[in-house]
Amino acid sequence: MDTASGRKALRKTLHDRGMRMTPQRQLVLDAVRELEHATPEQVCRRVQRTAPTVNITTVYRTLDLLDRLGMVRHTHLGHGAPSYSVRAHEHVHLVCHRCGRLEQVPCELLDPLSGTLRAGHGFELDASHLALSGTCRDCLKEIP
Amino acid sequence: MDTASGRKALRKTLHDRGMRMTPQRQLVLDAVRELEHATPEQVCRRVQRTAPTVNITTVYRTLDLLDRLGMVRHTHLGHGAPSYSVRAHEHVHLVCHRCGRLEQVPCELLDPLSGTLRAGHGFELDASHLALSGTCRDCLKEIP
DNA sequence: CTACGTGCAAAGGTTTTGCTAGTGT
DNA sequence: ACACTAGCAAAACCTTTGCACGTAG
Repeated sequence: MDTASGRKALRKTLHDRGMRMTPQRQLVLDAVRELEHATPEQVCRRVQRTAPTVNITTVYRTLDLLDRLGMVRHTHLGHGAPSYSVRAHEHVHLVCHRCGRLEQVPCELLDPLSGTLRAGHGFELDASHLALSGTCRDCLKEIP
Repeated sequence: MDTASGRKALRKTLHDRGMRMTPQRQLVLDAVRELEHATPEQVCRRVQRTAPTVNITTVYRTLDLLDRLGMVRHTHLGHGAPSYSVRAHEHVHLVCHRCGRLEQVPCELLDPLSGTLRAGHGFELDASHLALSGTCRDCLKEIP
């Protein structure tokens, strides 16, 4: 989904619930789409390149709104602020706890685990909301 | 490992690095062992039952120290403060993002995934540092 | 007119930092 | 004496809240 169709979908979703399409909401959604894995702070800076007066409060409120509407989603990468992405780009996140590098792998990689948890614990896994932590390829080389 | 042997191991580890065993460090380690999955705030309250003057700053510094020494470990459960446990009690954490319930499952459940990530991405998974998110059995019943 | 959305300022919770004073070796 | 610790206060960081103004329907 590109920027234009994303805006259209947003407008419709908002309208269906008696909410309004505003420049701020368009810009926040655009920023999340363009940046991928952006913190609220980063989204705010991006939005402010176009509309310098937009307040970080509005960014927080809008990200929360878009999240509840299902148009974006946030991932907790461990320390610090959560990271926002558009729904269409869902991955499993691998965070290296040594260098901080973020990798993305397809959600399907977790299908076997997902099945095991569903069968064994009645737990329906949401692969993209939390990251997996470990040590990345490059850091492994440097550890004897 | 019980409290007494935990303290002994701590004393040795600290001594080997020219650091000192202090009442605060003993108490923080004991609290983490007793509480399991405790936030720094909870650890602090527990420690203060015995030693009311211990400052939260000391708790943060001590938890960080014990973490670097490999005696405790913290898990990010998503929102909010991290959760500390002693190393011996390692699990995979499942957090329900609907009701907040925390379940623990054996780390071995992630062995297949761990192998896949190692082979396919050179990524060495650390199963217990981040939680897995999803919907728990009870909440699934309530969603049509 | 009314409900909604925004910006601003302030507060809230959590974690870190700078500094001083105390203590064990 | 010296290095290591602890406590305190303040800062930093991230996020939420209260309120008043503006605007679309």
